[in-house]
Amino acid sequence: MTDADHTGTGDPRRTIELLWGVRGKPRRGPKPKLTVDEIVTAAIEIADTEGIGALSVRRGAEKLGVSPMTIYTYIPSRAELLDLMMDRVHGELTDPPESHDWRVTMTILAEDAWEMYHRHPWLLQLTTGRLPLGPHTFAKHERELAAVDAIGLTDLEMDAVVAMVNGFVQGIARGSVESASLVRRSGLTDMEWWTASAPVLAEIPEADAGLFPLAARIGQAAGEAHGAASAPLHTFRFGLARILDGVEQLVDGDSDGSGTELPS
Amino acid sequence: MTDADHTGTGDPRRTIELLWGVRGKPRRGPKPKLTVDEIVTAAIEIADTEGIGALSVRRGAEKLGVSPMTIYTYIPSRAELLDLMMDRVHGELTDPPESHDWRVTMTILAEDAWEMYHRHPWLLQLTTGRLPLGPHTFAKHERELAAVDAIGLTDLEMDAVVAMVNGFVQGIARGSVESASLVRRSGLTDMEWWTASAPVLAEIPEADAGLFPLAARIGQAAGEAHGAASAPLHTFRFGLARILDGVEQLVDGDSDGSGTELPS
DNA sequence: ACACAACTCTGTACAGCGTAGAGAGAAAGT
DNA sequence: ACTTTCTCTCTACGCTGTACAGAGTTGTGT
Repeated sequence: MTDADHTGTGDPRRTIELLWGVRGKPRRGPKPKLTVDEIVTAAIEIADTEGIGALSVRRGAEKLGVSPMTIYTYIPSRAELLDLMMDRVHGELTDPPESHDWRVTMTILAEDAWEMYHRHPWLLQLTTGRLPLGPHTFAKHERELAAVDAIGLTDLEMDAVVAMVNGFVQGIARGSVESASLVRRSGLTDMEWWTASAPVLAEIPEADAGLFPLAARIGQAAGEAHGAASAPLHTFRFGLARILDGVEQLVDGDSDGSGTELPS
Repeated sequence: MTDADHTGTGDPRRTIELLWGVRGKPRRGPKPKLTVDEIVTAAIEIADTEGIGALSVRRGAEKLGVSPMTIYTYIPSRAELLDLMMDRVHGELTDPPESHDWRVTMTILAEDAWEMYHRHPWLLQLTTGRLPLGPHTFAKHERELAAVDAIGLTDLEMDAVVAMVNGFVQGIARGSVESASLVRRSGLTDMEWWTASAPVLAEIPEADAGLFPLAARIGQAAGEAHGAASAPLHTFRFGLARILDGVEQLVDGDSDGSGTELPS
């Protein structure tokens, strides 16, 4: 069910109560064996070590020593569990140290997020049509806005800058994380896979060299410099620096704040 | 199987032959009813209209009037089919008009990709650990490199700039596309969903206002300005302009080419 | 003390998935 | 005509999320 891997569906009230740990239930029947927190913890462990694909309701229940359907006593559906997992790991993020330089603060926040995405590779594989309205997801957003508060941007610009940086970090991190997890799954590094594929490609007349001269040249240069077909960490740091340069220009008023005019 | 939604696994030779349309097979038995191209076309149609989650081997076979296992005569596994679909839709992209201004060219390329991602929302839900080595995927990369060729960047900088822009476009587009498809699936717009959630959130003491003052203020401002909780197209265009500003600075030598120094 | 309501937990069942394996039938090579 | 090679199909396995019904446990109201 690649399609419904995540929520936005489901009763908002129930989801929010779960996210904020509000019970609000009269307590009559037998003592529960588990807590929602235990379930979320177990689920995160499975997803971290075996991949999100291995995280089934049955697998989680097995790990907790209960029958599969027991899980549904605590959580309405798998989608809500993914929401809870997501908000939980965002709790690993902390406030950055005070700094008068907003570039430093933003860089730290971006690096922290980068690392979180790599600790929990499944995060960026979830379908995040709507972010879960949990405390830690909120806190992340608040911190990011605080980093660009009062540096000379309008409210709308603050919003756009934060969204832009997040989009960038997530975009690059997703590639990085998926490439790494593919290496783990397939047992082939990027380089090995490429050297297995290149000769096959060379046999195909249509794919002959000369058709993609730049890709060939730059691919070779990058491969030699980084020892790999791609160097996501380098792209991340390089790109973030360029982006912050662009934002700085906006702050300093050296930019007209618009974009490139497209001929129509 | 969220985990193996895409390839990199599988015999490289076979995959590449499929991508480039090379048969290389002696032809003895009965005439095939189908072609690989027909299968890919049908699969794309299903994914476009019903979502990638609805694209099962059984569903594709049904649409083509054959039994499910017939598909496997043409294609080794579902993962390879996804590769073929991916390369195929990249064929919708074309060379940008000649321009002496690399910013214009890059903007056009980015907008084209943005639109492709929205025409085929499933594209960014695939796990792209390794891009398929097909003709159209290659062509896209070559075009992007050509846009930044000979403007004063080193080979490594060209590589990083292209990767950075792609990461950004994909990151923002993914959010945009998933939000849109969630609206379709849940029948609730972002606004409706938010106005359903906000009162619930307000009932929770821990989530009380004042805890996230900036998120509240900026969220309100953005909501009023865009008529929605998020405005991905605006973020995309705004962000791209900032990024190109940053790249321009690098080209002009106004940047030292490094990033922000983190205190250690 | 007892009945009842509310709750947790579990077993069974259903419709769906990707695809392995065996076998029927068709076309081409000899 | 015989054999080889290929296409296509059927059946089956183990997996998925979860609906539903029922058994057992606890707290409340009388």
